[in-house]
Amino acid sequence: MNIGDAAQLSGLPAKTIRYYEDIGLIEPLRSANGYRSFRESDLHKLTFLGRARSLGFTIDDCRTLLTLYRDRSRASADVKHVAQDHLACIDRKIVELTEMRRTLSHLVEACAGDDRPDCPILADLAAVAPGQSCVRQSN
Amino acid sequence: MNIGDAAQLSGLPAKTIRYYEDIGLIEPLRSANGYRSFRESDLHKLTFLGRARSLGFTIDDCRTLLTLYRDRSRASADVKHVAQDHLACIDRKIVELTEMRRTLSHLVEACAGDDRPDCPILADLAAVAPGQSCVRQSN
DNA sequence: ACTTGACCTTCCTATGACTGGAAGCATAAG
DNA sequence: CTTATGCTTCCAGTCATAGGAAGGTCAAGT
Repeated sequence: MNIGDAAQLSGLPAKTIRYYEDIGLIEPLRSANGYRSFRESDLHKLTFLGRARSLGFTIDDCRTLLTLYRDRSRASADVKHVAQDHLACIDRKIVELTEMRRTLSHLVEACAGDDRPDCPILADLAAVAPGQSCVRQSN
Repeated sequence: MNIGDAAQLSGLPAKTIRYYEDIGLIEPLRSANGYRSFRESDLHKLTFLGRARSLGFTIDDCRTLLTLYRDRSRASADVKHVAQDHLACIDRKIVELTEMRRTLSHLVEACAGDDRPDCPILADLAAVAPGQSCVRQSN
């Protein structure tokens, strides 16, 4: 199976598949003409990687997860640990984004959005002491 | 005022301030010895940038916002538009992360996390058809 | 005058996870 | 024989910095 088919079936761009080979995540064989030749096991790994990446795991996490996947004597605790760390990371990002969202939506609501120059958004950006918000809300 | 003081007062690393000059966000003067010399207006811009960045605006957004800030004849609608676009971007990210979080937390909960190799997390990563989740939940 | 240490300068490299594109070989169809 | 598609490698770019090397400047202390 050539890279085009592997891309089609795994849902990953060919570029990405080559990159994954570059960094040692997969090791497809080579045909006589130099083309990469993907086995079922390679395809399997690629879909595994695609799924893991879509859940936000880093490439490094993926490497670990692939290794655990191949290791029949793994402890599920090791897998769980990786997933829990990632989950905590996601939670931190959500908190950060939610905080941004809260502040920004207040500012957007307060802005008239007309032809006049007065703008509470710019006022906030400009007037704030480092690290301090001047947006005062009743809640 | 040298870059160290500007960094202290703006809360930005000196490295970042030099970078901002590189990409044309600020234009501090130079002293006879070649050191950057920051005016009040430069410092003002730096805190503006720090605040905008902390709200997640891209550097490109910051450039636009700085221009609008300087422009006394701006329309607040233009500022609001930039902020609303960014808000929509944040919302998309939150949705994406929340979806990841949901799936991942189900998997983590389902994993025993003990010495045995059986692991629903790996099972999900391995068994899924591209783009499809096999985690079935009652909700 | 000399040294130490803190501060400043520029320049180059690295990050993460790709993406785009150029130059060139392989293969299949018409 | 040409054309078109697919494959190869290699190099550069993305975003917003961070790290570090090599060297100039300045104020204080001996």
